[in-house]
Amino acid sequence: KTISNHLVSCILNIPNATNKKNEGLSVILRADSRWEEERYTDGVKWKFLEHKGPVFAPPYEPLPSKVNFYYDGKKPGLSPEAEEVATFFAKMLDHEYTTKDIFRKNFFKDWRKEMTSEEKAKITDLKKCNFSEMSDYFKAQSEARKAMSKEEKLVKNERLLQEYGFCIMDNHRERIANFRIEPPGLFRGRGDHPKMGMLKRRIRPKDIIVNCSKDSKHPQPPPGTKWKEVRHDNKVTWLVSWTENIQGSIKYIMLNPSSRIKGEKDWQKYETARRLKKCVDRIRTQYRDDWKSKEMRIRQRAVALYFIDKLALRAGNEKEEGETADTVGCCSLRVEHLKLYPENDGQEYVVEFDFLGKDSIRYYNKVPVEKRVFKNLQLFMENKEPDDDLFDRLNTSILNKHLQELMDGLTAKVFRTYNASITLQQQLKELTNVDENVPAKILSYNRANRAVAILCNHQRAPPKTFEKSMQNLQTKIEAKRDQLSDAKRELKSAKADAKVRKDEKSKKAVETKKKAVQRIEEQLMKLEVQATDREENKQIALGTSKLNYLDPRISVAWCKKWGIPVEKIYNKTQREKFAWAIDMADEDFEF
DNA sequence: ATGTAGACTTAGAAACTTTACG
DNA sequence: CGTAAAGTTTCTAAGTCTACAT
Repeated sequence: KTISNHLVSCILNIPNATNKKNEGLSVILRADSRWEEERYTDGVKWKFLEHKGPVFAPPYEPLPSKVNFYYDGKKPGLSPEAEEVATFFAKMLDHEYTTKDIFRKNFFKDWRKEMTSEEKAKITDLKKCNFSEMSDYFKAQSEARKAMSKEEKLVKNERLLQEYGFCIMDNHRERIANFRIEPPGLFRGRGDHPKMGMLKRRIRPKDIIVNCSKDSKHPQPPPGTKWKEVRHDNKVTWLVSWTENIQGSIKYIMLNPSSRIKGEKDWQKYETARRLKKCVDRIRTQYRDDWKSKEMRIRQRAVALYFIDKLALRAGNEKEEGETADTVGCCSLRVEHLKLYPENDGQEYVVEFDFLGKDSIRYYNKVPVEKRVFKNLQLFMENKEPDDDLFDRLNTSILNKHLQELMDGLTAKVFRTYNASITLQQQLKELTNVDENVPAKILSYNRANRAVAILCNHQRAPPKTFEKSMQNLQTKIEAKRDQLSDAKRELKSAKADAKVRKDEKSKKAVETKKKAVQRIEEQLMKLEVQATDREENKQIALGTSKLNYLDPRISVAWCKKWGIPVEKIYNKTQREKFAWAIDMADEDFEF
């Protein structure tokens, strides 16, 4: 499909005459594809927005009287407020969290705030609390829920989804991503989070800001309640917001990735990365040059950018100490996170990185770097304590300001998108084998995807049942091998038989056996591919890169080129999210 | 420059549903 | 048909980055 010039200039953020002329007007160019509709300028995100507001967490249901909480062997009974918070802990009893000191301390402190003064006086030691009866009760409840009929669940969910799960934004009925308000509970941070276990309080209508257009039917708060505010801000995309009590940050209800507003933004993101492709050589030359700068701040900036480019590190904003887990990105690296080896395993100038990144996922890597980088690092680390900043003259805002000057719209994270996508494209070229069948080609795709996931350090905890399921698969492979040799033997004897008898019937039997052998060979090969794929994937998560870093047009083009059905690469949800790419990419798309 | 609020993307875990298999 | 494994969806925390105040 041809995309109108106007649209291309909008996406690329190039102002043009048409754009200016239509400023502030909602003009639909063509109705045949939503991706070809007019975009708004000046930060206007929509002209009309109507929705039903959020779905609140169900109110607390007190425990039946037969379910008791025990303190020091006795049944003290709990006020509803204290009981509710206790149930949050009881529900997590099987989780490792509840054994952690900080979690217990934070929970107990917040729990006590909900207690009556009598309860406070009585219940003073978490160790003496016994939640097991409550815990058993919830386990039974969840069993009961599971046993509930499929239709029952479906009908209930579907009704809620139809009522609250959609909104009208301009001319489209769009799916909302998270229309349910987060229920109260105990905060589960990741890694060593200082606030783990704190009480995440219940959100009420008076905490809620509703955003919709003036001329829409406004969502109504539950009877007898009021919204905090109703506003009509069409410069933002959210429908509902509230302030969360753990970090004091704002949470939003926004649209599903399949929506126009998210899809266009996603597309734009990849177009920015493609613009970087055009000037990345220039930028690389420049930062290598800057390694020699007389100014320390410029050398630091250049080395940091080199890491971001070469290792796909995140920008690394500074964080408030004690508010979150201690994690870093590039600009916030500390001296203690690097080790320098002038020589290591026969390689020169090796840097060892060891730090916790986003979500407290460990980044560990040993990389040889250029001599100039190495010397610079030695200089940056000179006379510093382990917990001093490596780049003391740099932060993300300085870096991004510099990047903005190098290319319009360039920020640190664009490098991750660019390097991820270009790696996929290269790897697909390198790994795809013309002669291979579909499953083998898909293995190649997964391997290309995996190369990206490794680059971006997308890790997962190995599945709990990994070893066992691997073993099961091996057993299956053995069985298939036996089956194959049996089938081969049978084929052989059928052939011998046919040679002697020379009749139609025995010839037919040979053909049948041949087919059987072929079928089993194919099955065996599929299993083997599956085993390889799974083994290589043990600690690696492919989903994040697939969803957030890989230009979907590369995958769509690859599918078209090799005759692979897109459904083999993208499931239904992913196809909805990437509808724009499936629509527009043909087999010779180049990132 | 430096701090802060706000908006939006990216992230892995957990819950839930479907599929494969004996 | 029941169970286990695989696949999908949901959940919400944790990042990035911009705008605006100081």
